[in-house]
Amino acid sequence: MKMRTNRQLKALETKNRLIDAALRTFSRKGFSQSTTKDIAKEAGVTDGLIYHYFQSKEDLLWAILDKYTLLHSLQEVLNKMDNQASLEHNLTVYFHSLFRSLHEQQDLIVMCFGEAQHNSDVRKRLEGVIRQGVELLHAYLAPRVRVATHDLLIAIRNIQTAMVLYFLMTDRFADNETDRNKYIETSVRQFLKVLQ
Amino acid sequence: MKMRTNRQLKALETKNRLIDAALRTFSRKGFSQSTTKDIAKEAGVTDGLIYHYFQSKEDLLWAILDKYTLLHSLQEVLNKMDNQASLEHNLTVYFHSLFRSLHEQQDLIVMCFGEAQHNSDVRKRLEGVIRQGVELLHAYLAPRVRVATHDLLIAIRNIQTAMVLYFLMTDRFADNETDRNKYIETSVRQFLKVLQ
Amino acid sequence: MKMRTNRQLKALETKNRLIDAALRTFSRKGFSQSTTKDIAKEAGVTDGLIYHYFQSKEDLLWAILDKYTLLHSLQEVLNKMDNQASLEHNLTVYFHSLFRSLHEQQDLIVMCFGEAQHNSDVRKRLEGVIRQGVELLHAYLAPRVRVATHDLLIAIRNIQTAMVLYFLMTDRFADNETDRNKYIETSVRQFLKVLQ
Amino acid sequence: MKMRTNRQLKALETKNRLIDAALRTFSRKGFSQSTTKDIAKEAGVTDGLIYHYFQSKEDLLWAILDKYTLLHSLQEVLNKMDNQASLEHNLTVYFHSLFRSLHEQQDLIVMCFGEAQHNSDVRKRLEGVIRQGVELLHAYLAPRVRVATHDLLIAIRNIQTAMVLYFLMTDRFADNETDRNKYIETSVRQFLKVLQ
DNA sequence: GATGAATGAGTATTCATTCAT
DNA sequence: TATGAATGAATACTCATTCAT
Repeated sequence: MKMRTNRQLKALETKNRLIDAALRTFSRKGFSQSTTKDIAKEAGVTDGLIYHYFQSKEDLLWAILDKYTLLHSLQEVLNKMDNQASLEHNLTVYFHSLFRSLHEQQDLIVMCFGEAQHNSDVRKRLEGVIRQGVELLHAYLAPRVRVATHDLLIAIRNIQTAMVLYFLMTDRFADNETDRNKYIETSVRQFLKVLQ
Repeated sequence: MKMRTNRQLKALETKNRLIDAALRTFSRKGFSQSTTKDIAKEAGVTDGLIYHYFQSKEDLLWAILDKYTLLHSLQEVLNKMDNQASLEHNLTVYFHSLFRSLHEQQDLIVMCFGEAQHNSDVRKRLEGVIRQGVELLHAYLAPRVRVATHDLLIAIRNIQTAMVLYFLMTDRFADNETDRNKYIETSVRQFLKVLQ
Repeated sequence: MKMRTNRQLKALETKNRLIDAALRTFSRKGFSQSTTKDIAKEAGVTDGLIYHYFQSKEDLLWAILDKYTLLHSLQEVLNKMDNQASLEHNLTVYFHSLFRSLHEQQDLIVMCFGEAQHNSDVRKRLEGVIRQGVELLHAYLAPRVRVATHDLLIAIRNIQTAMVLYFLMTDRFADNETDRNKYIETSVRQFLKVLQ
Repeated sequence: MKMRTNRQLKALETKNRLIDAALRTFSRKGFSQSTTKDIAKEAGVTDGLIYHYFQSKEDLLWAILDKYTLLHSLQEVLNKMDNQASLEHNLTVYFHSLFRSLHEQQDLIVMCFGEAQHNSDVRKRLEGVIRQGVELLHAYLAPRVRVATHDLLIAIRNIQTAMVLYFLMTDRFADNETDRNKYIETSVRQFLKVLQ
């Protein structure tokens, strides 16, 4: 019984190692330029094993998307917000954790943006995440500002997508955090103007 | 002499047909999933001819980027702006033409965003276009609003990248223009608040 | 353990079959006119398998050269020479085994001579074999004849290269062994005159 | 009429330029690795023109073999031999001009040896040349030495093929002429022993 | 569960050859 | 005579996938 469980655990670990290896590889090279050999090597297993755990290379893609979710940590950040603090302070904290989150899941983000352009399944998934991200912040802001729902949604969507693109094109290649701090500070200030 | 020119013209036309076919194919399937056979078929020529005009498949990518430029039409729109009209009106006109421009060059945009994630050459190119787009609108707005340069640049960057992402993820799949009109109207209104 | 070894043995056998098939094909058609498809077919495997065992078609060429060596059997013949017998007899025996050796490794010889003309790596290899062949016979003859080293080396080189060329151009297409016997007998007689 | 002739002359010149370019290219890369594009470029004409003068790439090979012959100059050398001089001197002169001849027609020789291994037409041609070369020297030597015909033929064949191979493998890559001079001197001395 | 040998369809690229101009 | 655009079959090599062990 114990051995059985042990074995199952080891199997699960191998499966996870494969998913993570696939994510890293897809992120680096893009889905179709990543070979199953690449992934197996990255995971430290032999070629054929992928097909013991997954039906196909594409199946690995779905497994990645099922395993990871971008928004958990952000929800937690919002839950722990200090209601005594100013909105400006809290939004700054929130966007900083958004950037942290993006950094931690850089591979996933990069892969999703790359694939979304010509893979409608990935795109729908990405759309869902964006919508949920908007709803998350909306749920927090709605009771705290006097802005019409429709306007608020668009404002949130715009600031967040702009930030994601800033991350993708600039921030992730930058060494220093000064630029990011300035960027967030300015963006928050401007966002507050919109919320007035 | 005339015959010579005629033949050369026809050759140039074929070359252009190949570039356009490649753009459409890359946009639809992504660069690495597009086969040279696909491209040749799309252009209505045989496989080998690609290599009469281009050194490699990647060479076709550069030829596309060399041929097309996103920002010409936007510059013209800004040049023709009515200085008597309100800023709100002019910005609305400008962003509408941005969307029109994105639609016209949809294939190019989609391809660039898809490739930029794991092709640093394409990414640098895309960065350049984004920067130039920001400078374009900045040159127009700087003398008309009282906002510190750094702030203005970030505001412009944010609104424009948000719009491009809205185009990529939503607008280009939508049938009706109502959503877009509303989106632009709201975004412009919020952008004006930032500029105050 | 045994099963593992069995499988590995089978794999090694396949690899060797590929090397031999490549040798036969290169010899028949020349390196660059031999297709990987030809080789795979000759080996009785599918196209792709070549690249499981070898990095490239050229890699197969090196594998051939690594596997085969022309001179082993000749060394053995020299070792077993009867010191009681006359030099003429022993040389005749030696040259006969040279021809036998050339016949046995006909494919390799033909391929090497064909490729050496425009592949400097192969040429260097062939030069090495020729030099070693000269040294082999020199080591045997030096203590047995009174000829200056330099002269002896040239005499050996000349007789042996002449024989190889006779093999390549004439002998390998001939049916009867009479011509060869006469050729060897005459050549040995003339070689002995040189050694006096 | 004159213009016609002029044009014909120019055409002949172009054809010859193509043959020479093909010889150089075949010699450098081997027949099948030489492309018609290579040859056209080397000749300074456009791709298609080859097929105005020749039926195929192989046709160019035959044109080369038809145009060039190795033995003319050697015949002349033999004709001009000084009958007062010693045999050793005359043979030395002869073999020196053999090497000069080989050098002058290096491209042709290299190409023929490379192709002969897997192209029986070329091989037959090469055999013919070797046989004629043997007969040439035999005609000169027969009345001057007392050796049985069969023996003399083999002696001549051996020394000459050995020299050709020495040229192919060593001499043509050497800078200094000292080695060659020594080689010829020694070989002649040994050859004279055979002729005794 | 894990290995890696084997498959075979697919892919970028090459190249001899043709032909309209 | 000369050009070079166009063809299309061929080729080295890749890679997702299967499967016997």
